[in-house]
Amino acid sequence: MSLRAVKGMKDILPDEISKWHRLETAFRQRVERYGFREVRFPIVEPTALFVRSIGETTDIVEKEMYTFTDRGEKSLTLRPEGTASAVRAYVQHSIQAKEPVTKWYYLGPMYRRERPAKGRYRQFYQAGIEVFGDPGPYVDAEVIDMVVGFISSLGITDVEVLVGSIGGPRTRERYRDALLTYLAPHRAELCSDCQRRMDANPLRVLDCKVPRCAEIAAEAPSMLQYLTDDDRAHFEGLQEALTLLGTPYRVEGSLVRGLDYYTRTLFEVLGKGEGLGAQNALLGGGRYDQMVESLGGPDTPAIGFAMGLERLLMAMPDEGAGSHVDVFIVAAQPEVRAQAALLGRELRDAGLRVESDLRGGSLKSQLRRADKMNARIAMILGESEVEQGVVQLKDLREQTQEQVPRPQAADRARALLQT
RNA sequence: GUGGGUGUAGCUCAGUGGUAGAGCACUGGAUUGUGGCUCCGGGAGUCGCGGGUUCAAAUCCCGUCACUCACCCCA
Repeated sequence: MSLRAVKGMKDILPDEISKWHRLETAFRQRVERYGFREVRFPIVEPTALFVRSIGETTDIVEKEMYTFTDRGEKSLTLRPEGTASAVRAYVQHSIQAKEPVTKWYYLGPMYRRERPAKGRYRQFYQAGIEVFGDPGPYVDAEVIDMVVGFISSLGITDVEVLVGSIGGPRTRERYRDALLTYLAPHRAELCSDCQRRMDANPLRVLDCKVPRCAEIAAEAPSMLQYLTDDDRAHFEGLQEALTLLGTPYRVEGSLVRGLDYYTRTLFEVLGKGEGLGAQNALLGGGRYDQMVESLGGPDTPAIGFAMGLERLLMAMPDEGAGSHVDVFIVAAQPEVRAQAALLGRELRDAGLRVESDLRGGSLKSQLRRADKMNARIAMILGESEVEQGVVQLKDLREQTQEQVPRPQAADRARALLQT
């Protein structure tokens, strides 16, 4: 097979799709209860949108974007995440002039050219929300509480919720200086990546897994000690609200996200169950109070998160395979196949999900097919049934069979399906 | 970008120098127009690809491609 789906991208076949539907509808229902409304953005955006919002020195922008030139003119990029598009749309349509607080949700594929692994794909699906116009911290807590409740409603119970704060620009500047002052004497002991990080984005040193770097990072001053009074009040307000809501969480002082646009609140939910592989971050999010303005809009606070749907799917318990067929129609003789098609249309018009095998075949093979499809009911139609205007209605689960006048077949089937 | 693992039937895999296999799936049958269980039968594979060694290669050697897992980073 020489033509395959490209590396890191995969087909989702009908057998898997019901789990996706279950996840997606659960998400929609949950966030709509909180007043969120769906938005859809283009999959392709101007490259500059991501460079300016996500940050020039991030891994995403430096090496993971699918960027191409549109017929020799504009540089376009397949979206690597959703927040940048949301902000662009918010600004472009002057939403701030229409309502003081905006709550949006979205769902769709994202693209990053990384090396694939379990739970990490080049085309992957995210569901996310954004709130514009509310500075928090109570909305921050509500959003975190909402998503934690959502995840648990999926049957995913073994999770850890991390929250942190990186403060606003002033906090970050102060902390950056303090961190560099602390790291400078250790520079030579750090791994080469971290030495590079010191210049590009010192906060990332805190996240390094190289043992010696981790030791040094553990002794580093905590971001939380450098929060300005306002930033500290915000973070404390968040924690009070979370405690009141009963949302379990752990404060993680060194939470660092791979996107530069965050301010103040940061959070992350880690899955701890089996089957997730090494990619156990189910969702990540935070506040980005500067981004709307920096993309040309008015000064507008905002917060959001995005969840990886494949990872949620991996962490979700499996449910028994349902059936996609209510009634399977069996033609007892080849001569009645047209009649079988007609009966099928009658039942479908009545709202039933109906399958049949119009190729014919033996009665036995057609019934076998009905069973394989996990149909609850088989309706058998032969020459004598057609003459008498009836069908044999067989309940495949209860192993019972009755003769029903054809005009009542749909109602009778529906009644059986309720049991 | 770095490292490991694996490529044999649609799927999961066994087969380490001598005729290509199993289970599941698919399909036909076990006397009249009745599924599941059981039994019998059937179709199905350039053994990833290219080269080399050998009388003989799925098996040994070299190369290559693909998939996969981990690191990095993230969702």
